[in-house]
Amino acid sequence: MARKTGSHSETTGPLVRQAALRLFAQGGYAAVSMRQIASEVGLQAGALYLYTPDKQTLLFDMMHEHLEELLTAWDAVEKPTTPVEQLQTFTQFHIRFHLERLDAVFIANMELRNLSPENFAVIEKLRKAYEDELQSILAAGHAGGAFRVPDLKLATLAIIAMLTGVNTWYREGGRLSRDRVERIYWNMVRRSVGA
Amino acid sequence: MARKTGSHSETTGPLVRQAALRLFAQGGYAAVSMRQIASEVGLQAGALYLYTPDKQTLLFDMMHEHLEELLTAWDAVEKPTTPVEQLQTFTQFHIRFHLERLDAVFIANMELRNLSPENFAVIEKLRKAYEDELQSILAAGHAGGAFRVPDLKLATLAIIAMLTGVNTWYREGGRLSRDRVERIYWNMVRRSVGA
DNA sequence: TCAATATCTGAACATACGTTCAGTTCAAGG
DNA sequence: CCTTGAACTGAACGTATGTTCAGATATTGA
Repeated sequence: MARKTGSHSETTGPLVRQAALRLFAQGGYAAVSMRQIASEVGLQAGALYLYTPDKQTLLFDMMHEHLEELLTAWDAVEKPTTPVEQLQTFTQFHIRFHLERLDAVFIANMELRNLSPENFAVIEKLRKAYEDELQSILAAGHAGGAFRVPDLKLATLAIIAMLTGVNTWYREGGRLSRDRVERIYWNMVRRSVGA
Repeated sequence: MARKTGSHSETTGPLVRQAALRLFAQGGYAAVSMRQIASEVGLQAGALYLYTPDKQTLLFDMMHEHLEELLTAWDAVEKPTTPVEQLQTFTQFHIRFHLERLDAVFIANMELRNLSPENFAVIEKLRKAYEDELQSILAAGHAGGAFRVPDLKLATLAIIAMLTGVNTWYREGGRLSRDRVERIYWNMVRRSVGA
């Protein structure tokens, strides 16, 4: 196996992280043992510690990388000018990005309480940063009269909850295409803010 | 301590179940030990087995009771005649019921994967039954032209995800009153289905 | 008051956990 | 070919787990 492939600050090897991701998503952080992870990669448990300092770092690194990717990806998206269009862009981006990462999203939502307090603080900050992206779109639309949003924070969280909810039921090859799901959700989101 | 207080079919003692509920919600099923639960009730671990056959049953019983209560409570609600009013009733009911049971809801959403397959099947059925309640309201409204809902199943899940999302941020004594939260959410739900 | 029954303890069982580490294997460079 | 260093094993460490159970304690009814 090859180790630390460079530029990140993560202390975790990518192959190990990938295996742990699948297993954590399936069984939960607390329920998955280092021996299970090792056997998934074809190693003995001891060898894992060449790739991660401990189990907790494994969890933190995958959440951290996920959220960094999320923010970077959103940053790279070309933004339209009007709030309504921006909200549509955000909606489609959110659904698409999250559906491509079922395991990582599941873990990021479910395993927060298994982070050490310091690690939790880091992750929470990144989550907040993403929420703020949506919130500022809603704020702009509210100020310009395009949206009717009685409470910004609440609307932000409500929309994100609704959108992330797709992950609990959508499966590739199911009844609805991803495009169609995106369109329907966009309509619901748009109407929910009165646009 | 008093044991089995009667009419339910649960095999779990209520005091033990209540303590386990708090602890499971806080730390997760897999991360909480029988000894922790026992110490919370002021017993030794062995004594717990007078109140539950095993840890798994503890988890199942609390989920099962929660969902039974949910369905019973919704059953007892007086329903208005029009779909729009019904949707409003459902929205308020859902928020109110769920906010009064933060721990139970958290567990019901997070610990599904820790149920044995047979137990999971039972719980899943009850969840589905509740979703169907909302879905039939949407169906009626769609048929009568009060709602515009391109996909019934999707809209049902989207609305429930949005509503249950309240539990992740609302806390008693926070910035918004529960009444205000209910009103804002109702407006978003109403608009999201085009009513 | 005494026996019967319900409740609970404390220790033990087998098994699993995260982590460490001395020592083996293996690939590459000189 | 031999040396060096990284990659990995396998066993061990201390601790924790869910569950069982013989025996002690408390409560109750006659």
